[in-house]
Amino acid sequence: MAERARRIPEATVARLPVYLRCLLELAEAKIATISSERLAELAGVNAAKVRKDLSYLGSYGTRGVGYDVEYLLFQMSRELGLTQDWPVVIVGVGNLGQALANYGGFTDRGFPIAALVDADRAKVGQKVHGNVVRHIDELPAIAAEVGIAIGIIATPAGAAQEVADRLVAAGIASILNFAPAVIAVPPSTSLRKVDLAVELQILSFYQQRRSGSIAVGPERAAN
Amino acid sequence: MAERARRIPEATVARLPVYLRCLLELAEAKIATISSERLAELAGVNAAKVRKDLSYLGSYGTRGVGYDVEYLLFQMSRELGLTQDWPVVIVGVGNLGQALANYGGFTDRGFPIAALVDADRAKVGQKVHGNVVRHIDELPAIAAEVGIAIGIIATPAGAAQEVADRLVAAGIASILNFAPAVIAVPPSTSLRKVDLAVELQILSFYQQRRSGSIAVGPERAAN
DNA sequence: GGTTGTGAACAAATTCACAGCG
DNA sequence: CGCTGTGAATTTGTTCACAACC
Repeated sequence: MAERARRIPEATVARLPVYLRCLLELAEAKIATISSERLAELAGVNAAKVRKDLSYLGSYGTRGVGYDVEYLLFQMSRELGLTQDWPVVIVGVGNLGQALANYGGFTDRGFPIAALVDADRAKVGQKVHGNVVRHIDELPAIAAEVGIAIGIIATPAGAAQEVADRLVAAGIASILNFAPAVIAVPPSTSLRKVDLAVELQILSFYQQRRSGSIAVGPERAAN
Repeated sequence: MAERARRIPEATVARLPVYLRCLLELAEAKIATISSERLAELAGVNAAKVRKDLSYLGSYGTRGVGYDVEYLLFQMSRELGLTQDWPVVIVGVGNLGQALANYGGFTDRGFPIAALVDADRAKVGQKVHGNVVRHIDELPAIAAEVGIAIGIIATPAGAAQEVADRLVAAGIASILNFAPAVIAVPPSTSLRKVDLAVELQILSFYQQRRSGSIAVGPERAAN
């Protein structure tokens, strides 16, 4: 069968990392084979969705049996680009930036923190989790030097757009924005955002519906 | 007309907080009126979407003019349940939990941190940003005492499901999960998640596509 | 004139249901 | 028989385009 021109839907891409984590757990538990039904349970979705999602990667299952955990792990890692490291720069060494830097989980998972930068010269030279904080003006040099793939914005909202511009200018094509601000990037740049206040306010909406007036709508839970 | 069978779509609910923030900025800048076009620009979406989204709240605009910033702010705050405080408990006082506790932005925005709890008795009694850490066994008492609305899980993955169960058991109906784990909750509980590793892996996927992987076909991914 | 509010058209995502294969 | 892979049906979300209204 010829290779297809696989365009993987965005919604599917967003779920692959979840499947990946489940598969890692299964592999660790020495489970060799998994059905879509069981994987769906672990991932908190339904089985048809799992099968559709996995089918975008290729036909890696065996009818009547399920998916080989190790093989699927390999294919999925490859698809997600996790067979190589993607060095990360964290911009903004405040509370959040430091917490992110101290959180070990990055480096282990293929996202080594290659640099920390801040605009505040008082913070430059400080050491956080083994990384010396450098000034943001050095960004282009740092990016070129270590081949930064991903920039994490952990600054106050007011600085976020300018930081994004500087990341883009430094040739960094993937940005994860923690600042509570909408930022614009060119279409060639990937942008994801994590917004605390937004999440809490969404919860607030449903909380109110629930505790508020009469008839409450059905509600979604599981991931 | 008899008021409404307004079922606000999930996708819209997720955008309302973004509009809200834009409106707050406009109000601060003493701008009295805003068109859907301009608001769309600020929110990073398109104008038709803004109008559709706002129309679920009611007909609060004026044709030929736009939306009154203050009035829309009020209506939206009400809809989002932000006219009251929703006390929050943070479970897990590690790096992330502490960073969240120290991050001032919560309390100001109507989500006061009413309690910090941890399973580690060595941490109990510690003070973080003015809050004394209490033991997680006290959760039911704390929840009842201060009327906790939202639980934030900032524990390691392994503990997340048990913590979720305990939050639910304590009557907390909204959960924000930072742990890198899928958790199940009853359908009456609202669950949102923030997953660092997932976000990075999504970026990795597109990054890899962009850096033109050698394999498969002469195909260019659009953005 | 300008801008909203909304049906209708379109697109994306989800779910169903079952043929096809091990 | 059991489970995958996938067309078809359905649901959800987005965008268009324009009548209605200020």
